[in-house]
Amino acid sequence: MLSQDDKFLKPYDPAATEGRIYKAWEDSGYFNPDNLPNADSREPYTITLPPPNVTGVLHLGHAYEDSLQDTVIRYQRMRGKRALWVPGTDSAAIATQARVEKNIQKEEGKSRHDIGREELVKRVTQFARESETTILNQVRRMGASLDWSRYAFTLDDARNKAVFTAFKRMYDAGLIYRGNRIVNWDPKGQTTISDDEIVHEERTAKLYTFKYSKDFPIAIATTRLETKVGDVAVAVHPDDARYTKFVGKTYEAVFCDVPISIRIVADKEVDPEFGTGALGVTPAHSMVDWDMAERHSLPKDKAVINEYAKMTVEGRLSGLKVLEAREAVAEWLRSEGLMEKEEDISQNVSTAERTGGIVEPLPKLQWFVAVNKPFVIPHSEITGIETGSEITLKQLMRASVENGDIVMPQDNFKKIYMHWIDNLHDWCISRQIWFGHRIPIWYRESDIRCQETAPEGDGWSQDPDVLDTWFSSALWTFSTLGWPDESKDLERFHPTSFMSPAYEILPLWVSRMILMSGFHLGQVPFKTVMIHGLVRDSKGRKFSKSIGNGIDPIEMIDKFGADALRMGLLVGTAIGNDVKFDESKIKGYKNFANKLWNITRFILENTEDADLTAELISNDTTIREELDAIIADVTKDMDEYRIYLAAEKIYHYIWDRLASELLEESKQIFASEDSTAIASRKTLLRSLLKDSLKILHPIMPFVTEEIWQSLSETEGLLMITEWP
RNA sequence: GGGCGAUUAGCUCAGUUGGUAGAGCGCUUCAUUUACACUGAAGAUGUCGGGGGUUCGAGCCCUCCAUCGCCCACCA
Repeated sequence: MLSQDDKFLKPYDPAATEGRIYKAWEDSGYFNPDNLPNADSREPYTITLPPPNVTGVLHLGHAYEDSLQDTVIRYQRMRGKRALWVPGTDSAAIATQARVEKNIQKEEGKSRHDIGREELVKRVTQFARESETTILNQVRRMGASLDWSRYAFTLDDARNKAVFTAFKRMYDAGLIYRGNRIVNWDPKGQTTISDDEIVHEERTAKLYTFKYSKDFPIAIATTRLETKVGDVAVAVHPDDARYTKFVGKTYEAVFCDVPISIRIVADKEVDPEFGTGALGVTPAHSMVDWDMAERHSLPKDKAVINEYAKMTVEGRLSGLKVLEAREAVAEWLRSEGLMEKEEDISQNVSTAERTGGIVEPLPKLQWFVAVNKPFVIPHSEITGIETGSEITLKQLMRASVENGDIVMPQDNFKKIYMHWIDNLHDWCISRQIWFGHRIPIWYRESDIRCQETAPEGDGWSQDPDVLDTWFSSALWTFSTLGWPDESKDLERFHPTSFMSPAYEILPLWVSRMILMSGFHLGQVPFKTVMIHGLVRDSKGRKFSKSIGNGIDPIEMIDKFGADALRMGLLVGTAIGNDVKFDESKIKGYKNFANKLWNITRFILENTEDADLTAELISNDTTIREELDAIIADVTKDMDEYRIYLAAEKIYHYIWDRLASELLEESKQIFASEDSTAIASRKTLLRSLLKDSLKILHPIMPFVTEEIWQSLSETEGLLMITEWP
């Protein structure tokens, strides 16, 4: 019966197929675009994999992201492109170090200070390497056609060189500076954290209304009484008639044992409706107050709280924790008769995402990237920005998208991006942790040098901080292609073609890649960015360890096959929206893989002896043209990254049209005596099958490749076969 | 407070530039070894959140309202 393969007598078995097929692809060398037939005449098409964090194992969100990108890169490869998909992993400094520190604390009861910098970095690196292996195997199981020969890790030698070079060039251009600024300090983790790592929690708090002293003319309202010993001014709105007569005056007082000197200033940021319409200005412990102090040339160095969230002032508050101090101040105000009102309000408290500690704004010496400082761009290929013109990083980021060099087909994300750019402040890039790229700055007394290794001579010490992990991630599209060397890869594959990150990291990562690529290369990092949504559980919750609702993609692959998982994640979800994960949907596409398997069986059984050059009769020609129309439609969807629509169309064609109608109809024809019709139908079915396999391959690569290999008339891998 | 979305079948969601409402799952009835039971056939289910507007024509465009969600933001 079946001359070629008895395997079609049994249901399709992904487990017996996928490993073997992946190996065949890998062995072929075609994941590396330089090995593709006629590589040099192909137009490059590049995707950089958003590098997963080496903090553990992959989740379904990664599986979704991998499916999306692999589908695109396979499609482009079949379209004859020099298709490169660059793999890599991210050290995720804070997250990884926190993870390992937690383990050490749990297993050995030691803190990082107990084991020391060198040992901790060693252990974190070891953890990262193990986690990396797990992750890469998971990515392989998904069928991802990544060019493993170009694999990159954010902390490997080549990337270290890129990070140093990037830092140095920006430092020399005056765009990286050290400044004493209010940062988000996490007293629990003993590190600064970026705005993006803050979680706001709604809590009720007491709003106290009081006066500094009996003869102070204005009452002010605050929730943070303990910081008031650090006040240097009271700000009121310039148009507030109640207070204009006081503006410009200075009052002395002793507040809770601490001598203070308060100037009354007028500032339009003050909301006259809130509280008493007067705001106590505490420059050292509030970002807005810091800015205000700058505007009015007020002293900014009056710190009253330290890194451990304890009071540093003399007197009754000395050494108290902030919450204790708050109560002590309230007590004092009541006893002095200065408290006018105490009321409950709801307020958002900033907490650190990683540690849960309450964020304390503190002035600290940190490294920053200046986004509003003009510089002369040495080279630019970006529309609207001339080489040698003076611009700011913010303008560069805006122009890259506004002028169309980067296409963001989703208008809503474009709006979010623009809005974010408009509100952008200087980017704090230093972190007080140990795992990561150490800041390449050396100090000796008042001397500062920016270099990778210690300068000549004694007495140099390196800045203890490491860089924000997004600093190295921001270089990713070009650091993975050999930059800062002028490599062939860089010239050929950059700007990359397509990027598809989750909307969560639009500001964190996407915008910063645009910044870095613009500054260092005068290019955009990618031409099209398609933001995707999150995979959630069936109740719409995010997957998280604390809920325990995580699903390992490998478990799904074992159960239903990688093809089914890919298809199930992609079909019917408009890119950008969240996906509610539904196991029964995945199961449905396992059945689909088997359906295709049985279609093949039927066709092989009936066309074994066929002369595949037989002329099509007119009815069959019509059927053939019908598929051509669908292919054209699918091609358009794929070109415009509407994979979810393409997938659905292919599914329906194969199941409802090819299997349910055409195969049934063919049974009648094969049972007839009409040899012309039979010959024509045999040729038709083989041709429909082959093209169906081709258009399904980017989405369901394993089963289609396996069937392709069983067809006598096909040669080579379906993976590099030309798209119909 | 600022910004961005969502609301379509019982559930989860598609619906591209405005042109007779779609899929999967579930449900009902039938078929019983057929290429495939990981199956086939047939079927039911909708005031497209609500009001108003533009249009020959609106799920889609405009406007108001309701409900839900997300992101950003230390009204102290």
